[in-house]
Amino acid sequence: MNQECSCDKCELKELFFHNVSSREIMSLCGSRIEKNYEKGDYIIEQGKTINEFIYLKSGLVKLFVTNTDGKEQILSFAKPFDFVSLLSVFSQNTYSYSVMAIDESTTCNISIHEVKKLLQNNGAFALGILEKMSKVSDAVIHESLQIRKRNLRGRIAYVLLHFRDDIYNTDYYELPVSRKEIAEYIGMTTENVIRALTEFRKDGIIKIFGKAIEIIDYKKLVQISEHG
Amino acid sequence: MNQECSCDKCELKELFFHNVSSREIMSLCGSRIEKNYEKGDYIIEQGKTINEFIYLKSGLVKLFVTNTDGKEQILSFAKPFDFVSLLSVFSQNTYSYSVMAIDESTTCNISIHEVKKLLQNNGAFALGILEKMSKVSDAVIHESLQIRKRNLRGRIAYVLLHFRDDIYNTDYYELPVSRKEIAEYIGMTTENVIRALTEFRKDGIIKIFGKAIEIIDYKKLVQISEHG
DNA sequence: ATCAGTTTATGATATATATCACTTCATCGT
DNA sequence: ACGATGAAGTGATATATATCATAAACTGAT
Repeated sequence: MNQECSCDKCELKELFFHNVSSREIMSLCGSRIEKNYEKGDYIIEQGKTINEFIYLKSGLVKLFVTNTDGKEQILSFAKPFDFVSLLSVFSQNTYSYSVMAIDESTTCNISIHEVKKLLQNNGAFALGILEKMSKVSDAVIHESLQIRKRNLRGRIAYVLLHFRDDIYNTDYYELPVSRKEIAEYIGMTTENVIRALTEFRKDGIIKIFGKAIEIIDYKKLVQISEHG
Repeated sequence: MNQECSCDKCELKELFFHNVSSREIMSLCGSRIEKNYEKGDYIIEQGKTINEFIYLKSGLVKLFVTNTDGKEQILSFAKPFDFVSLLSVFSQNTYSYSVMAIDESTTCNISIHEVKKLLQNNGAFALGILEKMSKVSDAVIHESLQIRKRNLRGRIAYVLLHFRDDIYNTDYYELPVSRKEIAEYIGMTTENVIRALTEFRKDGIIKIFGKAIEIIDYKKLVQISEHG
């Protein structure tokens, strides 16, 4: 799992580590570990102690909570450099949600202790982290509001566009999640997710090949997302 | 509006400013302004430029977004020292939501520029802010998930308990919001909010006197909140 | 004190979504 | 190659929630 330290070239550095000197970057190397995950692997388990500051270098993950009745609620899908650690890392001792790879993924893990030490010694870095964390949680909250204000069809359209515009940037893509997971994300039943997809297919808005989706009428999808 | 600087005694200092020296506190004083708001006053208007770091010293506020169709979605109700500024202050130039006093409120406003300067020079302070911000946005996200997994009755029970347990700490209190605002918070219609309240009253779970609520059967309310 | 507008309230009905039952299809482990 | 398990798909029906209509109570402004 351990890899030679190459933080100098890390994309994350470009994003917000530009305030950290190479000397400081090097000091992080000691505790830095890269990990690989297969689709379906847990990266973070709800309830476990937080020891590391984790971020996603490549792949795709889902953040979710498991309720007392065993049902799962998906908070968001995150792509690289959207913090996997989200916010709780700085305010809690245990994770209040789980993170699972929904595609082959690689994370970079740094001792949370090391990060906190650096934060205390480097205000610019702290501000950078604050900005990044702010963006990420703002996005989660915004997404939640967006979904909440839509009906079934609007939510499905929104999700399809989310994968299209924010993740894959192409009209043809493989859904990285099951219909059930889409249901857990938008807060509706699996059956109704399937029905909505079928409707879109029958209306010629999308084509469906198992998990693969092809968006045929993008404008129509946007319209459904915006006005039901 | 301006008041003599008394940050030394500020409750906020107790919460997370304990890492800031009195000299540094004093340096914030120059740009510090206290403002008073009546119920219904805007504290922050969606779309306006962010110039200040604002926190609530006393009172009660609602955070909400106004959709293109003019409808409002309430993100959360915040009590003192739950940041009014939430997170966007560090990641955006304009507010993506509004904040309105739903009770007489007082805020303390500090130039965002000053706060950022202090963050850069004081890592411990930065970490404190990061912890606080994390808690607040985690809470907003958590609340949203809690509401989403409940049905109408569960949501209403949850809201009544929220005011009971987190805000007023008494079984008899005045709702600081209209039925319409509760609807905007839980994502249901005003009519159904009213109906659910009426049901609870008929079932002897609560008493209603206009905006005043008395919780008669706390355990039952908890049960409805947890199991519909 | 009055009018206008909003909030609370209730009922009838329409609509959206959930639930249940069942089938087919795909996937995984042995 | 096999059965077992879960995923996708569809229909019938039940249930929850929204919508529309209407009225009384309350609130603020003149």
